[in-house]
Parts: sequence; structure tokens; C-alpha cells
Amino acid sequence: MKTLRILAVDDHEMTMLGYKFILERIVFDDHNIIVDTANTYEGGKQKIEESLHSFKYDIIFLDVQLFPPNEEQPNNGEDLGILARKLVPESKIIFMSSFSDNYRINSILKSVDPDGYMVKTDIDPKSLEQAVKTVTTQPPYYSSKALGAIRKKMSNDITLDENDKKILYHLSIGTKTKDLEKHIELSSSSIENRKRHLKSLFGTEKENDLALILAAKNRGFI
Amino acid sequence: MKTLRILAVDDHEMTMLGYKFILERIVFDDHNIIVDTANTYEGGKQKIEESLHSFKYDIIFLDVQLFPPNEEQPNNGEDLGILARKLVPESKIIFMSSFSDNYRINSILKSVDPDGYMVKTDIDPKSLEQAVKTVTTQPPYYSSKALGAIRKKMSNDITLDENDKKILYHLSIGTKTKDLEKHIELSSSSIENRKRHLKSLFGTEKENDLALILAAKNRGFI
DNA sequence: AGGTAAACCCCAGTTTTTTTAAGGTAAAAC
DNA sequence: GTTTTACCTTAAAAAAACTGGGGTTTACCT
Repeated sequence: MKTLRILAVDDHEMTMLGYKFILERIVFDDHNIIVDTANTYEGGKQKIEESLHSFKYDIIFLDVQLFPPNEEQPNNGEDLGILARKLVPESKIIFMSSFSDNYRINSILKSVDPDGYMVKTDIDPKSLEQAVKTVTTQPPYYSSKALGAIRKKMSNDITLDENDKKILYHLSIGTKTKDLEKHIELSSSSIENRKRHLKSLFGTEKENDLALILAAKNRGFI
Repeated sequence: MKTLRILAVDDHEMTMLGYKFILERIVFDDHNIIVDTANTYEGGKQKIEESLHSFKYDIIFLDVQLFPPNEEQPNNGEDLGILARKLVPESKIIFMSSFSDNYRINSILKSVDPDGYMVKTDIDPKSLEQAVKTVTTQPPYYSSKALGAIRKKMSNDITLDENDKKILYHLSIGTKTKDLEKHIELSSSSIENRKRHLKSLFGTEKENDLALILAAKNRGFI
């Protein structure tokens, strides 16, 4: 009887209890599943560091958003993922996130390259079980909505560089064109040029910014 | 009792019989599964065209390689996929292929954006069943090895243009540098520059071409 | 070992693309 | 009704990519 150790980090106490309840009831070969939990960045970090000197977690579930969006917290789930990768590279990391937007998914897939990514609305006992099993045998596991987003990106032949992506992202969250230069290392006319270029790429010439971000969203870039 | 109609196209008669045998035995809600088969591009095309006037196929399984690699055939599974998309856009298309190399996977994901992609070594009764169910309810379905390839691509931030990809691809199939100009619309010195640039991108400066294509393979580009 | 072809490297000139600044117009916001 | 913002044009500067011409090194063949 092997023991499969899981750490789940989510800021909502209740949902985490749900995960723990479901995960520990998974029947998986001759494995005994034990779930630890934490509900802050610091708490998760501590659990991982403690584990270094004893057992190590086989799977770490991480909520991307460890704090309410309005609170300006320095560290989120993504940072904890990066830290975990460094401390315990052999642990499988599965991200959970409520948004299925491509910008964040892409950012996470690049920065930590997790062994799994689940959009929260896809999470249920069945998918959690599937995730645990897939990730331990042949990662990665991506939940249905995540796969949909990934599919959009893969079926796309438009390639954008970092500046283009930043422009799209900032526009999508409501940043005004005139304020873009504060976030992107380019002159205002360059940004305008790129915006024009982007609109032609996405077939929204002579339309407004909303049409552009809508098109970019449809194609899976935001 | 609904009827789920499946068309499977593969040039190996025997493997196709296997698919038919397994697919028709899948228990899926109150569905009755019927599998038609074809073993050539022409045969598949004909079946699809016939279906236009009666029922339509719910799922079409397509072997990417419909002919032995040495035979110079004009049409392969990819072409049949493009045709099928045009004739019956509502049919789900699942590609099967023996190679898991990214170059081909990417090409197919872009040209037809199939609802499923299965690497042949991943195919077994269980995965076939999973593919049928996933594709009918919430596509896409990608088999384990395909997901591995997709993961590699998603997790890296190197963006290459068409010429770079062509150079990598041709180098990987053994094309000599001096012959590259026949396949790519660039001068020989441009190709050399790009090769140098590629080697620096992949961290294989001052190494030979083998190191470059190995690195590119590892990162999921070939 | 000698000879040859391919791979590789470097440079200088050219073309192409990107960036930048400056100035103007039309629409929207206040 | 004035100010702000978005958008466009132009021209010049800078950066990046391409090209043709050198050359040297490496690999392979007999």
C-alpha cells in the first residue's frame, strides 16, 4: 500500500474541504491518499518547505487566485507554483483557476509548465479523480475548458510577440491607449502602429478597440 | 435509441477491422454505433459524398498516412480531412497518426483543426472509447502522447516564423544545408544567418546541426 | 595522406521593417 | 464649448534582415 500525498492550496476554506473530501475518497490501485491543505500563499509555502525534510508531496493543487482580486497582494498561486517547482521539481503541479482566459493560461503554462490545468467550472469528483490518475501516470491533464482554450491557440497561425500580447491584454482590461506607454516600452506612435497592425491581422481594420479584443478573444489570445 | 455513425479510414485493412470491432462494441448511453470503413483517399471521399444525401457521419476517424511513405500519392489523410470539413462541417474529425512529431501535429491542428488527435501507440479500446465520448460531448480529445507534444509547444516562448520552421524541418529530415535554398525562398547566407540565430535561440551556439535539431525536438518544434 | 565538398564564419552594402517624433483631424468626455 | 482622447499621416532615424562575396575549418572519400 503506497501513500499518495497531496497538498491543496485555495483561499476558500469551504471549497478546499470539498477537494479534501473528494480526493481522499478516490480509489486508485493500492494507493492510500492523504490530503494536506493551506489557504494562503504563506501557508502553502510553509507546508512545502516542511515537506522537504520528511515526505514530499506527489501532487500539489494550486488555486491561481489566492486572494480577492481587489486586494493588492504580492504573491499569488502562480508564484507559489514557481517556488514549488524549484523546491520540489518532482512534485506534480496542477493549477486551478476560475478564469479560462487564454492570456492567463498561456502565462501559467509558460512560467511553471504545470502537469495539469483545471478550469474551476470543470472541477467535479470525476474530473478530480481523472486529474490525479492522469497526472501520476502520464501527465499532463487539462480539463475540458482548458483544452478548448489550448485548441484555439494551437489552431492559430497568427504569431504575436510579447509587446503585441501586452497591448491586447492591457486593452482588454480597460487600459486606455494613452496609458499603454506606461506599461510597454515603446513610443506612443509605435503602439499606435502595432494596434493598427493587430487590427489588420485580426480583420478588424477601421473598427474600434472593442472589435479588436473581441476578435482576439475568439481566436484565443486573451 | 439514437444511432451514432462513424467512418474510419485507414490503409491497413487489419487495423481498421480492429477499430470497427472495438468501436461497435462501445456502450454509450442509449446509442447504437455503426462503423463504416474505407482504406483509400478515394474510398473515404466516396463514402462521405454518399452520406451527404442520406445520413451524415457523426465522427470520422482518419489515418494521416493513407499510403506507404515511399509512394508518391497526391492526397493523404490531411487532405481528406480538409475535404470532410468542407462537405460536412458538423461531423467530428479525429486524426490518427503514427508519428507524434510536432511539425506534423501542428500542421494538422492548423489546417483542419480536428476535434481529436490520437497518436497510434496511444490507441487501445479504452482510449478509443474515451475519444468517441469526449468528442461527442465536449471536444477536443487529444491522446496522451499528443497532449505531451502540445504541452511542449504551449510551454515555450520561442516564436519561429515559417522560414525558421522550414529550416528546422528540412534539417531534421536530413536535407543538407546547401540544398536548403531549393526549398526555402532565401539566399544561402540568409539561411546560414537564420541557422546561427536558431542555434543561439536554442542555446546550441557553436554546436553542429544535430545539437540544434535535438534541442528543437525537445522543445517540441519538430 | 591528399583532395573535395560541405559546413561554417565574417564583412560590407543593400533592402526591409520597426521605431520615433511631429503635426493634424474627428470624435468623445467633461 | 473646451479639453481630452483616439486615430491618422508623414518623414526621418534606427534596427533588423537579406545578399553576395570573400574566406577557413571540418568531414568524408578514395
